[in-house]
Amino acid sequence: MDIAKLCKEKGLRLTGARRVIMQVLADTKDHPDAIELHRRVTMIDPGIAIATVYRTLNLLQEKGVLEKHVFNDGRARFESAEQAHHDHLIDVETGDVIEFRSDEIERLQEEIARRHGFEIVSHRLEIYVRPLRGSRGRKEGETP
Amino acid sequence: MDIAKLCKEKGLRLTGARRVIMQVLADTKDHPDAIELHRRVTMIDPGIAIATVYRTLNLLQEKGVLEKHVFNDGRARFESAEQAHHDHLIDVETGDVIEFRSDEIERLQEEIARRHGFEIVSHRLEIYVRPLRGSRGRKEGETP
DNA sequence: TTAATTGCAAATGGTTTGCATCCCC
DNA sequence: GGGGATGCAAACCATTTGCAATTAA
Repeated sequence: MDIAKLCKEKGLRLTGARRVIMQVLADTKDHPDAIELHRRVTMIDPGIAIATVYRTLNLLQEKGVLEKHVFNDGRARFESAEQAHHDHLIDVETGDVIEFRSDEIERLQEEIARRHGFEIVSHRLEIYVRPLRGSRGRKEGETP
Repeated sequence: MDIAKLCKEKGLRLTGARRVIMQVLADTKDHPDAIELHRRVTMIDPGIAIATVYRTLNLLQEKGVLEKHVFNDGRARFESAEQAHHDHLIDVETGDVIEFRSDEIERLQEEIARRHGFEIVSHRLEIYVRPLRGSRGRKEGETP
């Protein structure tokens, strides 16, 4: 992602704080909350306030660059809105978040909304799971 | 629901505050947050503190009587765990919450979890929707 | 220049907790 | 009587905001 270009497109000033925050976001593969992001950001520039992290996150969400999720712990987490839509599998024992996508579920949701007289604005599907006894987190495609 | 019996089963004392709070919960058809519940509870007994409402709610959740949901506004909402499982359709324009259930989606979720080497502990599916243009919230079974 | 952005600290809003008192069992 | 339950107020924690100082364009 070209940070300079993105800022220009969205009419945002490319400041030092934003450069750092957006770089951390770009390097992020997991689903950190604002406090964890601030922790990572201050490792690069200790002068950046958490208020700036929140303001940047909210700004990017409003501009459609990020998506905000609130899981059951009540804290907000952010992830890039650019990637293809997906849902989350959350391991309740470790807190790990695994992304997945099911076109069939997507289709069924559309159908349900329509049947009730609505159109979908967005949705969230979170499946809270624990490893199968006798299994060790077998991955997609592996055979039992 | 027999409140006295429920308390005895769960080893809880049947106090005045609990009687009122559980009665309000039993009479509730919508999905109020703790503050709204406290509002309703204090209409019956103005002396009940919001701390007691929170303590009772958390207690009933631990005992498996209630389920806790945190929607995108960050506030916790509670509903009886006894009723059949269902998911939520949330009208973004009015905040209305509509319950629905899709056995097919349930089945697909099981399959996805299993394929990743997990078993499901619980899940949440929330579809944020808006009324279809030209429709007025047509209900299940009605024809266009 | 000058309006947007930031840091700081104080304010918010939902939720939890310490403690003295109260009251079911 | 005694330990669980309650009310109150203070504490918590994530998030937001007012404001003066800073800075990108």
